[in-house]
Amino acid sequence: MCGRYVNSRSPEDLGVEFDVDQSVLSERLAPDYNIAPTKRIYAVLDRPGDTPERQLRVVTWGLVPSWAKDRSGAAKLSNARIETAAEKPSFARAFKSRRAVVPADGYFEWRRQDGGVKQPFFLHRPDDRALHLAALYELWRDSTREAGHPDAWWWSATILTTESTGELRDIHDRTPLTVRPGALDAWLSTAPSHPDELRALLAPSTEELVARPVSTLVNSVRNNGPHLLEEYVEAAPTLF
DNA sequence: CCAGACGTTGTT
DNA sequence: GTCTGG
DNA sequence: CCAGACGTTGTT
DNA sequence: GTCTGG
Repeated sequence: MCGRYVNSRSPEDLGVEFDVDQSVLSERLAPDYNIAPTKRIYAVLDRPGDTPERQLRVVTWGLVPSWAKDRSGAAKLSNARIETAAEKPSFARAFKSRRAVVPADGYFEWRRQDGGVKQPFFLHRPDDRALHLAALYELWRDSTREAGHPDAWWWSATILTTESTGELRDIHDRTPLTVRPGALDAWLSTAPSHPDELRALLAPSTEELVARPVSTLVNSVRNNGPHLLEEYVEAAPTLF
């Protein structure tokens, strides 16, 4: 699945990479090597209109459906299964017309070893180019804010997952989906299409990734920095 | 009809 | 065990 | 995803 | 908002 990831890229670099028309940034996010659900993240999306506009935005990780009474359940909706997203009440409307891409350097998975020890891995492209994670976004009206207030609307997103493929299945059986090269416009389109056609635009990220073991320092969200990506090999047992 | 839920993951 | 916070 | 809290009272 | 259960 995808419960912790990395983005070190600047909004300027992301604007170029995704050819956005406008960056609508409530804040500038620093490079983050330990992004967890409920944190602020960058998302690329198309806003509907006469001429749809591609935007880079800051949203919160954990989708809040428009009909939610409050946003307390958001942390649970950090992932959505592609197998069911089109039908689930929480995701159906977003899947129809509010698709997005979340840029990532890579993400972390934990493999449970025999004996209960959990070994974290960093999964990334061999060439370290950005992952274009397939996502959905939603807008929730915060009724405690007056209309026109900058925070009157809460923007949130969820990352789509599917079954892992290839050797990386050994680490984890679920993996985030990425938008296939050349499929960005179709994926971000606000026009509804058949779920099967949309699914064909995506690929399991495990198809293009490699993994390296890292330190359990990443387990705590209080830790951050590029050192979390360094390969960590357990010290060889000392013989007496 | 109204009331109430609406999610994923991992683990057992 | 289960929920919340990051 | 993992880590950390999980409670009330009264006093500072 | 939309579906399920009663």
